[in-house]
Amino acid sequence: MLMKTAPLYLRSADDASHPQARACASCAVRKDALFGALDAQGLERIHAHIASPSLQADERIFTQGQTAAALYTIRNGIVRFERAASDGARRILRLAGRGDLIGQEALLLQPYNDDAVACTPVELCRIPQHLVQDLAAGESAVTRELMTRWQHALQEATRWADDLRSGNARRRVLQLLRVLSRHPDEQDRIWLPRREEMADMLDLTVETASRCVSQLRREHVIQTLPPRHALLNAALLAQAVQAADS
Amino acid sequence: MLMKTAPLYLRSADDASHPQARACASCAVRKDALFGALDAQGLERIHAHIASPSLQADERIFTQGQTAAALYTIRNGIVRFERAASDGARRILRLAGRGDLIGQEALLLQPYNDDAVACTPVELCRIPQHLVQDLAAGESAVTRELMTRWQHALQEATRWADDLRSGNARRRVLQLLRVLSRHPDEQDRIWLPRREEMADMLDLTVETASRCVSQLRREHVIQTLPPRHALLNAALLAQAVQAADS
DNA sequence: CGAGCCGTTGAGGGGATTCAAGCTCAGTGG
DNA sequence: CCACTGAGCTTGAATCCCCTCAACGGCTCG
Repeated sequence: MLMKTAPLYLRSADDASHPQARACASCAVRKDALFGALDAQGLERIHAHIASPSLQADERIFTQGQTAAALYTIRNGIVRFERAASDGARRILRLAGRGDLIGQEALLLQPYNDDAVACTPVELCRIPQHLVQDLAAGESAVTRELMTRWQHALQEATRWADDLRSGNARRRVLQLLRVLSRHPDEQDRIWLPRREEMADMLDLTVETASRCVSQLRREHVIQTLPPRHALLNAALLAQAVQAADS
Repeated sequence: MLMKTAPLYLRSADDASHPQARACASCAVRKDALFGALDAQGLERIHAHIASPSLQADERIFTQGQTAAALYTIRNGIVRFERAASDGARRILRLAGRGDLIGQEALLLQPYNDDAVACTPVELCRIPQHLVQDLAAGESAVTRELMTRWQHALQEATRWADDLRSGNARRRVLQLLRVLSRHPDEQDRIWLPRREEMADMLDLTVETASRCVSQLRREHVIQTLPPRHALLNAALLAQAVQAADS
């Protein structure tokens, strides 16, 4: 692509027409960040809309469930994603650091999935959602579908850590049954993993998994139908899940 | 958009010019799947390259580290993502079911991150990587960067479940230190979370987290520098991590 | 200097693991 | 037809790791 002027990042900072252009051009993480691939013309179009907020430790960037208006690149510092369990306990689901993009769900017009909170003093680059949509205006429907699926995979992976790797054995088995109940077969039976598979999903031993399933069978929450199938009592399951993490 | 012929999915199955076109047009999950948004012309371009493999339970779809040549939509059945720990233990990281897209890393020319194995009999739609790249040919560099970051977030979330939510308390704390060591400050110190934060990351109690940190301090793996900072002995840390999960 | 937060350490109890044995069930071959 | 086998599931008993409850010390800050 031919450019009439030198790329913005090659100009000296003080030629730039807009104050934020200087900030963007001299940004230490620009080459690693979302807009690293953008040329000078692209950068010119966006810098007026970008802000560079700084936060102190324990300040919140966004909140779970909030309508997502912007995504952020982390220029410096560490951010944690957390979520409040129904019993009030907090679960920290992952960290993000310099160069990472957070709040991508904004692009899909979804609410934020978790709280994002600064662990250390943090410097951000705030990118309004509409800006990326404009830049990606030429994108095909397939591209958008792809992003939606990527986000879905991310949510599932997060849910796995949150639901199946937290709490005691009984709670984990119950949560697994809840996940499996979303994939019923034609006769409304669920696929019930081998005890060894359950163990590897929940980070338990085979014996503990077996003991939990047996207990739930005695409570009529589940009825096992060998081989590797089962019927769930949805009401009792919901009740047991509720009781287990409150 | 004007179309010269009726949309493919409205024609009766036997007018379709290519056998796979019938399969695609009548696919039960088409409206939920990646190419659901595609019009008749798009579908015409791709169906010749799509295959619909069926697998039995415990057959493998792809393998961790393999060069990713294709991505897959799950038309039926349940698929597990798993990974072998260095001690030979298996960790199941998440499940995917009907309508889910798996192996997206293929689009970014990355190797597959985990093994994907059929849990039940599975029907897939195999989409060669080059096909999506062609369809998304008009995509901007920013779009590609976005996908890369989405994949990065997915990997981090998966790693979190794998490393920080598995094994005993000592192993989890060591893995956390390993993660934190990737975000050093200017003086090569790491940010060391409060014990309460560590507990919420690792699903432990404050006391257990404190005991582990104290123990590692006695072993000279870590030197705490209040407030909330520390120096790591990289060699001892690597050795301790190695010992903890072998 | 007392209050409160944070980290540490101890003692006791409980839940998960470990080790072991017995069970069901499908497949095999006498 | 039925003993034999092996894989998977279940249950018991002992052990161990982590949790719970508690007390205490260092530190900051009003």
